Amino acid sequence: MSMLGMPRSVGEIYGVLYFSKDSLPMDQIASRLGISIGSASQGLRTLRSLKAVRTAYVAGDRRDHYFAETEFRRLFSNFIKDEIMPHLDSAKDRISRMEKSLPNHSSEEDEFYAVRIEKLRRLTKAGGRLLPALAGLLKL
Amino acid sequence: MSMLGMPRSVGEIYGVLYFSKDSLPMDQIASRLGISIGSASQGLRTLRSLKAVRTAYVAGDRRDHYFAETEFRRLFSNFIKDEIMPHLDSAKDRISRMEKSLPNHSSEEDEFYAVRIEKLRRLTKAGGRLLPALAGLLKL
DNA sequence: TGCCTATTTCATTTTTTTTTGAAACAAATG
DNA sequence: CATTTGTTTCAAAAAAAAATGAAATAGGCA
Repeated sequence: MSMLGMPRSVGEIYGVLYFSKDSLPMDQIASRLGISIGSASQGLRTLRSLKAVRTAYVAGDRRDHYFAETEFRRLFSNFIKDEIMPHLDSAKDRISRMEKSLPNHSSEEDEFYAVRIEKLRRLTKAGGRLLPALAGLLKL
Repeated sequence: MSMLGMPRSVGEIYGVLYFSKDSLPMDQIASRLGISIGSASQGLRTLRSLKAVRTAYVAGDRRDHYFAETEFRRLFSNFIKDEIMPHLDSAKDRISRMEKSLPNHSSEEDEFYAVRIEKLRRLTKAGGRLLPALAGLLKL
């Protein structure tokens, strides 16, 4: 998780749920990890937004019960779609703006910048094609 | 860069070099970015270790002159090899240890843990195959 | 509706990370 | 070989990120 820029506690929460047979209410997650319920609440929100955990209804208990999404392929493709692609999209915009701001009296210097900018464009393009396709290759 | 867990300044240094026609000595990088030379020194060490920058010899100047590695495919494959794969390798060890620590009187509960552990093993295996192959797919 | 419990929010505190700046070190030059 | 210049290291300061805990909110249930 920390490789993905998430706080350690988020990884720990996922870990507890991943290895839990039954779904767990927030207060149990918090007490198992020795963290505050505030922290657990925030961590679970993060995990929900990644669709890495979901809630189950448990009869006779009005607490939300959480369980881990364990299909890594799905987690992965969500992550790419929601966390990576938006960055790539905004990068494309920035690259276009760079290109526009280039003076167009083509000197040797301008040419240098044009090439570097083009390289960035190719990178974002390749990323945009490759990353979404990646989840499909992930045969577990 | 911050997506890769690197400090902002490291990204900025790379940025300056990426868009610099000539290679630059450390003090110029630092003054352009308004950071201390200590910070620049550390950032450049990080970038060197990623092979994202290299030094050039400039006649009559004993300062090191830095320039950016601009072949993203190479950067990418270095990053996977040096930063990701070691994590995957240590993950494999941890998974093996988990498996060993499972009580082997196969109850229904043990079975659950065994399946979850196996899923992790598959994930690391797939990652180990897929990630290094990825750089090859990156046709820019 | 009003109460009770679960959850979220958010200002504050704590912890971690990054930057700084000065001292140590290195290395070329006269 | 002493001096000057460039670089690294590292303790301390600053900044950023995360966790806490209490107050606010929500939402079910009688």
